[in-house]
Amino acid sequence: MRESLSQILSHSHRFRLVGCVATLPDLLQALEAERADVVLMDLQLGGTMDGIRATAEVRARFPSTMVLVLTLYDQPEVVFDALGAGAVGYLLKSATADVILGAIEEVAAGGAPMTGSIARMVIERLHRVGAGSTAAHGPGPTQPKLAPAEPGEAENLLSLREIEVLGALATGCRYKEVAAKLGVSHNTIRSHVRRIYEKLHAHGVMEAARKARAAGVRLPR
Amino acid sequence: MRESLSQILSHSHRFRLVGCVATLPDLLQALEAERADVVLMDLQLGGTMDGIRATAEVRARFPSTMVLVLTLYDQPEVVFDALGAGAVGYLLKSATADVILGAIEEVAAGGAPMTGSIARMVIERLHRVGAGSTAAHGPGPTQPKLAPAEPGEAENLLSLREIEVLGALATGCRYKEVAAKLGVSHNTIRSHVRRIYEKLHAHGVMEAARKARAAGVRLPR
DNA sequence: ACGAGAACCGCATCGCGATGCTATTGCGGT
DNA sequence: ACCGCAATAGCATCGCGATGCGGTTCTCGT
Repeated sequence: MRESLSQILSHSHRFRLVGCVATLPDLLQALEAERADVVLMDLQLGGTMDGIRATAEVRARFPSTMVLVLTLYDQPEVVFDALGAGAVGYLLKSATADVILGAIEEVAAGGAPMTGSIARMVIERLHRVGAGSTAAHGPGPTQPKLAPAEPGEAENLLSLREIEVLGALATGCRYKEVAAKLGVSHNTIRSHVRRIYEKLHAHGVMEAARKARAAGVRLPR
Repeated sequence: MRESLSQILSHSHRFRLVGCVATLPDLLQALEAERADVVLMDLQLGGTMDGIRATAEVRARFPSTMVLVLTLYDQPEVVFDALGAGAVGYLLKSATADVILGAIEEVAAGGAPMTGSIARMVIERLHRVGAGSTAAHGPGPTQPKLAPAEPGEAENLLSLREIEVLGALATGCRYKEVAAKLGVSHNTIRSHVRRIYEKLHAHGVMEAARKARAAGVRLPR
């Protein structure tokens, strides 16, 4: 599958094939060497279903690289785990080459290609948790924990300084207070925060703290 | 717009046009007379933006009828209001007739057609709210029981509603989102928040959440 | 030597959160 | 009947947080 796809891609004038790898380390290494706009990800990596962790890893390390999942499974848990890990699209392997190529372009253009049934799942999920009816009183198992993610790599996501900053903010400090506490300018804090948000794809302290903790970063309570 | 679309639809052999109306009452009446599989909805109804209410109404009265929104607006607020009201698809009026016809079929086939950028919004929303799988392992705590009647005193600090509000904020929601989730005005959320801060002597979400938890209030993570 | 990234600094814009003031409706306790 | 409080709602102001745009030093690995 991977081989035939890379054949097609390398012969297409619309795309440039950066690499074609089989394991997470290889993938990270390839991206390190040359950034890609889009990664086609199979959830079946090295025998185990670790494409989800790989997705999270890629998104965390290379925020500007989009992950498009292309796999066999269409069970809701798998789908939402993958999307939760940061995938922006989800296709099934039954898709034709045409569809896949179109989807890659759609991702690059800021879209989020999915199978019809997957899109429906997503919408229905939104109905339940998102903007309409959930309410915090729901019995929903709010944090099912996705990937334990060993601490060794967790600290690679955020730099030491960034963890310090986020830790301070997580205890309710304001930018000025953090600045005073760390003995730097409040503009520096802004920069750190900006970077933290980029890395975690967050848009606020609460969200950043939640995602950081979910990624295994230890923050003060 | 409505007229030209109904022209196209009535001449297409792929669909049967059930009706073409301009107001909510007319719509409900038409559906009462004959059920439709799909309703094309403009959010601009009768001058005001009440297509959202109409969507909710249709979904509530005729669960098997799917609503496909076709409108001008692509502001996130509007989009999520519509999707939250039960729409299963969202297209912009800039779409070609071809796209619209395809989308109708997609809806009928169990899909959820949207613009690329809207799909991306939805996915990102999923990321924000914490998107992991529902994790149905285990029996599932169906009712976490919020009110043990006579607890010590911790829960007496904050009212139920206040706990809901703070809980939502603690997961990273914004005022408007909390308002939508609880079905009230964002001004009401402001009032609740103000009160929460007064009671806890806090001056921000993080601080309030920390103090509330320290006081024994259970908040979602 | 060079590129990449971490840590540092600045400025400008814009939206939203924080805070103050007021008001209506219901419920429960005195 | 009265008072208090929870819940709803509106409005005005102000500051800070979020974001986009620059920049400078280090250090590290190739």
